[in-house]
Amino acid sequence: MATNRELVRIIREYAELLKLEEGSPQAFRVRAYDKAADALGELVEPAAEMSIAELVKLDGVGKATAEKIQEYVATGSIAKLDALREKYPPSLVELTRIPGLGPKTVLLLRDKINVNNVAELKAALAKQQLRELPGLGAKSEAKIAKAIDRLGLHGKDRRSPIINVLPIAREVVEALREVPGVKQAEYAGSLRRFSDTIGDVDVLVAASKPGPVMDAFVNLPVVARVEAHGETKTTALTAEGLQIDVRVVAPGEFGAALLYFTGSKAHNIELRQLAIDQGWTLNEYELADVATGKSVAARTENAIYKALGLRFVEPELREGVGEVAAAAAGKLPRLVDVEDIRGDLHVHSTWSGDGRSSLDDMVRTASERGLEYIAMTEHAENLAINGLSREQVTEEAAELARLREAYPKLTILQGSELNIGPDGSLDYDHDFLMDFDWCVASVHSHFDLPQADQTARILTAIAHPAVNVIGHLTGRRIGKRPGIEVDVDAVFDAAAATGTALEINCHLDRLDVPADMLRRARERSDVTFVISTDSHHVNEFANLRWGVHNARRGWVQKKLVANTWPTHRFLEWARRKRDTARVG
DNA sequence: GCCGTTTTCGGCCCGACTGTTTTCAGTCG
Repeated sequence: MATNRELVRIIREYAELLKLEEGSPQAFRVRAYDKAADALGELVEPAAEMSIAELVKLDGVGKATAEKIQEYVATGSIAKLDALREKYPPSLVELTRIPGLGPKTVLLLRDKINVNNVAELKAALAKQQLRELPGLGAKSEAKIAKAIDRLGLHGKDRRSPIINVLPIAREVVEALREVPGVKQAEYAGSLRRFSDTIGDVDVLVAASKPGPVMDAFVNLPVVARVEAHGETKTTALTAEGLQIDVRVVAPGEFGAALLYFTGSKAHNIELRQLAIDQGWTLNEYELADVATGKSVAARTENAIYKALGLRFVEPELREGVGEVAAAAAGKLPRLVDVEDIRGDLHVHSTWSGDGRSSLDDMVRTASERGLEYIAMTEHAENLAINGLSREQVTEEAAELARLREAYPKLTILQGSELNIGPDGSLDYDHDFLMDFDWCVASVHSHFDLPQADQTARILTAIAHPAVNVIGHLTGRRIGKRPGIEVDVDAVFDAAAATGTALEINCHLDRLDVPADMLRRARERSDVTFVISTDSHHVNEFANLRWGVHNARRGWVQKKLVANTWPTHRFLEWARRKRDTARVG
């Protein structure tokens, strides 16, 4: 039975391929399928069990989508989707991820100069062939070349953005847990460490009999092609070309296997060295005494860490960057946890042009999720179409007053997500800004400025007394758009000096501030962070955990995350910067 | 493709900006 998640993935793929077919990402047919996928994503009951009549009652789902859903449920494929896949192979689709290359240009490249993948595009760039094409010039060539380089696209050994991989991995793990005889199933590898991009997915299963697991896996709908099908290990590819390895181990060896396949390689090497120091050996089956051959630990990761004299190291920390020494010294950071979070400080509603849930729904959902405080941060006036005029800000204030009465236990701040201009300037004016309870300032344009200019504009925004936090610092979209180049140490210094926080944005395709940048601040305790969902829909509050994972990967301590603080403490801190400026 | 209805088509959110070209494609939220 196809899950909703699987159907969402299929419909999204269809929409993605339609962009090429229609020649525009904005084509109404593309948007219609995207909207249908949204509707399925928000559905609680299984769409696979619904009739056509029931499906078309969903907002955004019509006859064509409903029939495609039923076709997929009945046959495991959609004829029109298969035809599109044939016409536009993944290597061609990948080209549309490069900023500056839309569907029209990609098809132009294919038809005029026979560019079908990243490798051929690179060759064409080297030969300066793009500038000969209509609508493209030397600047476009330079921009595209730089984007390819910074996105790490190489053609063959490409890695997939975590947002594409995580739903598939969860689908596989959940399905395998249902197989009779399976004791445990987890994904391991860089995905478990919560890396931004994933090479391939490693799934580990504890079961006494591997056969049924292997059979169940190759029959999963997500599996498009089986590369190798052995007794305890199977390798398969999805339709998008993502490799998934499933290994079955004995339940008594699950911990050792999970540890081994979670890595990182550098982390494992350090652990093995510690084992050797004790006269032991550590491999994917067990931690064992070399002399006697007797097993020391194998069933759980924790037992192995304990035997090695270490505290348990959370998967997000296992990068070989000092976590083993810290674990030995008992000096691992007290990382932030999902349960620690009390407020959400970056939330949109339909008042913003791109919001998809009403203000009432967003506030109600925040309350139902047990949040103690939220900041409604609609887009500001400089963002064409999406932003609120001053009059609208005043109108929303009245709505918020009404909601405060309806939800007395929830502290609701009126905020704004301001746009940081190329020179660091912000929306509205000084006095108007000072009247907000909470301001997020974010870069939404001019992603290509040199590093010095990017750093300067961020520092200018930080210096403004009304700016409480810098939103999604780099502006990156993982696998799609490189972030701005910015001197992150200078940003940390300025943030610390002014009492301005840095947001850790929870969207899976942002995860911004990136973990490697966060790690640069791990020795300092003067920088404050907030973990925000940047929700545009009620369902996106649940993205919180992704931001928390990313914060943990960046060694961010709970005590430095302002939205773990109790309401009174948080409010006091949030007011301080404005108040200081007023007095000064 | 979906929706709504004054029901069978017209509207769907779109203005600013860049690069390139002189009318348009792509990008941003």
